[in-house]
Amino acid sequence: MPAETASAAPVVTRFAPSPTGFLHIGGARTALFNWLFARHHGGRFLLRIEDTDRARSTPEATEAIFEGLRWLGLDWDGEALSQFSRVARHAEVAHEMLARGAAYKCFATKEEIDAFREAAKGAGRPPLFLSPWRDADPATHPDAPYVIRLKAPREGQVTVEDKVQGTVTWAADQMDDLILLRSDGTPVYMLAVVVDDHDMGVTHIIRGDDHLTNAARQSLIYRAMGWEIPVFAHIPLIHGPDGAKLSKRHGALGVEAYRDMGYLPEAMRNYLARLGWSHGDDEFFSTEQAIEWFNLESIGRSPARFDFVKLENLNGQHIRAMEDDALMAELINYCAAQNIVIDAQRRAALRQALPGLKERARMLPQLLDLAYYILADRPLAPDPKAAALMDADACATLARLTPHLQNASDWTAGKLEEIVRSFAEGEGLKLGKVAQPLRAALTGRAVSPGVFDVMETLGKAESLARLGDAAPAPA
RNA sequence: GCACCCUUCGUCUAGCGGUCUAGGACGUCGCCCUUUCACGGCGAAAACACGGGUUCGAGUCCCGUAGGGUGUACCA
Repeated sequence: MPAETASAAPVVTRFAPSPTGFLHIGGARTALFNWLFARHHGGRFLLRIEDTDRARSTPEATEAIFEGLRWLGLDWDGEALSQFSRVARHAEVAHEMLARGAAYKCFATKEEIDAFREAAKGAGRPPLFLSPWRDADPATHPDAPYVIRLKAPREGQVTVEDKVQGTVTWAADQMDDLILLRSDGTPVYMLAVVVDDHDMGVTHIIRGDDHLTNAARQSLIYRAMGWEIPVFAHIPLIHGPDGAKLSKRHGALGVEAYRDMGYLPEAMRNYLARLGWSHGDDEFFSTEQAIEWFNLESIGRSPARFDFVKLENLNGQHIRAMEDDALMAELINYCAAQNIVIDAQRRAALRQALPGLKERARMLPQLLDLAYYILADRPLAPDPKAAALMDADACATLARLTPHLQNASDWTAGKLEEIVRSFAEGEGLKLGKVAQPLRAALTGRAVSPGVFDVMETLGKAESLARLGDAAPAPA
């Protein structure tokens, strides 16, 4: 645990998605930042589901968010909190604000408000609704439905101290008297967040900068209740490759889509952390390092574009760096999720060949593709490039090579290389002239790990059988 | 419309007034290594949006302009 935080107040962060869809990449990064910050400080990372919009919230979406976070390895502390379960408390706070004179009952109807806005627009004034009920004598209150509105300051300024955005100030006339409780008595988001964050003891709110203006309005609620305002850190949004807002067309996929494409959670964490945050020139780092290094000060203020190409490169680096057994486990998980079945024997061969395979793959599916020679059944169906390698001359060469292989004293990559090299020398051929057709015959492809390693993995019987398929011994 | 935020190579970024003839990474293009493909190594092209200030000195500070983003709901 970082030493400098030993005596600091416990840090509590939260991720508060609304369950109206999958966990998209922007939300995933927000969650990651909150998680990294909490873990760096040895604090708590909480999860709250903002499900007060009953019409749009679904249990499926909630489960998808859990699943996405789990896949990313972002474990939250305690049980996820349902915001909807706390409506009574939200209403209670609204009424307390009413009692304190920080809020008031507003009887204006939807029509009146619309009319006000139209008129304001026509007159070139800000369209913020100024309720006539703000200072009305309660004695004049009609017996009609009302909303509870916050009594926002009409004069002066509202300032938010933000760890990323700095000091941001708005003129008070930019703030309207926002609704706290709807006319049906249900709380509005703006109130619910503040009450929940306060009650949950959240000390640092890290979220997208689309919430920056909300922070100003929320700070008004904190003040009205006399609550301590948490530290805000509004991080820039992630854009699509074209610089426009993320849409379904590009990056706005659920994280499970990235899992299905064969990205490693470790690589996703690395890439996402690097999007908008930096630690000098470090590009490739482990999650442990990210936790150790993460800070709010090094978060940038400009939006970043999502770049699949760079993610893929990073994924390749993580594949290469990962321990073979750990990578094997990832691969097996991936196969299970994709309904790809690999029998125990092939699994063992795959594990053996992994060191050679992982050097060549940037994505999990690539790894499987590269392992075609292990997974396929005889006789192999050579792809066009492999077929081209095995012309008549090449097959004749292979047929002459076969007996040397049959007589191999032991079937190891080193010994096999020795045999093939001396064979090529004896034939007056460059090694490639023998190795390439050999590769094609054994793997059905023009690309594979080193052929001698391939032969060792396949074993003597299988290798010779495949050689026989491709280049039958002359009768 | 109004408000707020942003603007360094194609992309992610370093830079926190002089060490910047602007560094790294991805991508691109060469070369090397080599049984293929990767990996790895070496090298190249590639950026401070524009205009004014402040300062002995500005990528770094201030003000405009342009462009982009976000917000402006009895949605969250």
